[in-house]
Amino acid sequence: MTSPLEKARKDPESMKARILAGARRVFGAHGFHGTTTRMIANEVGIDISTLHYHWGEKKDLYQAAVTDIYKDLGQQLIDVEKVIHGKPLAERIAVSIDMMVDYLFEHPEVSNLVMLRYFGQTRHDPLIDVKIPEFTADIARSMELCRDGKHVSARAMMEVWTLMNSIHNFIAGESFFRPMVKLGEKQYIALVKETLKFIHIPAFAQRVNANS
Amino acid sequence: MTSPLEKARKDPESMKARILAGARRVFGAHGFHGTTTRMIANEVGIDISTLHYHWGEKKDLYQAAVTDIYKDLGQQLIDVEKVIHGKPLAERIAVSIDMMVDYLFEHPEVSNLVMLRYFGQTRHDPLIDVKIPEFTADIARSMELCRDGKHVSARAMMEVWTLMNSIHNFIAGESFFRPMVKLGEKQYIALVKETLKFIHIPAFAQRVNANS
DNA sequence: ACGGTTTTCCATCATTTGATTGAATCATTG
DNA sequence: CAATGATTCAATCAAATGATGGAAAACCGT
Repeated sequence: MTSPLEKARKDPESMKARILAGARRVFGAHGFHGTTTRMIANEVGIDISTLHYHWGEKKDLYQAAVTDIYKDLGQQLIDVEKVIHGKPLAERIAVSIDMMVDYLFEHPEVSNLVMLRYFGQTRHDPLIDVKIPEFTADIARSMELCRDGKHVSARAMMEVWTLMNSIHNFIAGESFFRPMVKLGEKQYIALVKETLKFIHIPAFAQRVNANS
Repeated sequence: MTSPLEKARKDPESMKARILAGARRVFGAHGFHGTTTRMIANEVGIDISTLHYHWGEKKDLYQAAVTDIYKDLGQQLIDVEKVIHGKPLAERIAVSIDMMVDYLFEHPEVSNLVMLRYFGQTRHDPLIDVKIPEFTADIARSMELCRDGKHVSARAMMEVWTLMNSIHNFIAGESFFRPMVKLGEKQYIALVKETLKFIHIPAFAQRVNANS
């Protein structure tokens, strides 16, 4: 019982999987409207008709790319949760930032696509984005922002988004911000981590201090 | 000695100014590639040839819209600086957040266009964006992140961007985030301000405390 | 009211783009 | 090998899009 998308992910050498990977990169770099099916076909090194043969219309391929990205992101969040489980809050945040920044820098199309999805009004099927509130709730629980495990308050979601978006901002905006600080890639990554920890750890630490 | 853009701003009833205002809205909502000249003409209620008569090609109109947005944003930053000047740091940040959130909510195309400019790779003429490092440096000085007034460190710029982008994220992403927290517009604005203050004030307060 | 200038719009063009068709190629199975 | 089905591509189509030419309309000083 494997969906088409599942199958494409299983064999990364299959044409369908190669197209999906190319679509992730190109859609991530240029957004839905800035991307042509020819750009993706060219990236993969095939004809556009082959692309349409496997994925149907452009919109469907885009949605598959978004779904695929969300799947990867969800897995990464699980991996992070495993590592930080049980540690004190400040360390959890620090490790989460380190791991997420490293991961997203290696897969910049993830941050690009997520940001363009938030800010570009290109949401054909709102059902795709149900993953986002799930992720948000998981992170909120992991950061102990919920009294009970069930209800996640609006305030808790906003705090999670502030943190997550801060990370995405510096990854997706690297080509904009890095030239302005005139740093190499390694140094930029280090500075991103440092700055994000400086900003976000004290915020949540104040709440722990208040409780103790 | 008034540039064409100056003149258009002076008389907001002139056709050229009306087109520019429409272009700001539509480019802000859909980005450069998601916007057609026909969409803008339709928004203004004119023919596309009238649009081209006043502004030349699409790219030129887009650049004019970006320049115009940056100008408004710069003026708003000046207005904020006037109000917060001389106040203690925590209050400066709180008031800045209040004022900027209110302003950007009334002009959402500003945040939209800025975000899409950061994350969409649609930067034909990099010269337009020289305003951004200027704004960043001004804010850094205003937040006393620089030893001398001259040199602004990479770290200081990153801290400023973290704060500014957090604000832009919630404005430009309102159509995405607000339905998820199921709040009305007023309540959403209030929660945005509250959350941003909670996150950002302690970060900079720690440095003040360390110095004293 | 007149002549010239500016502004506006209708019709149209050339190019790009999403998508399809049908022929050729490749793979698989009996 | 032969035959059947799956895959790929060249050629092409229709619609959308950026842009222009030229006629009509509005404007303006005299």
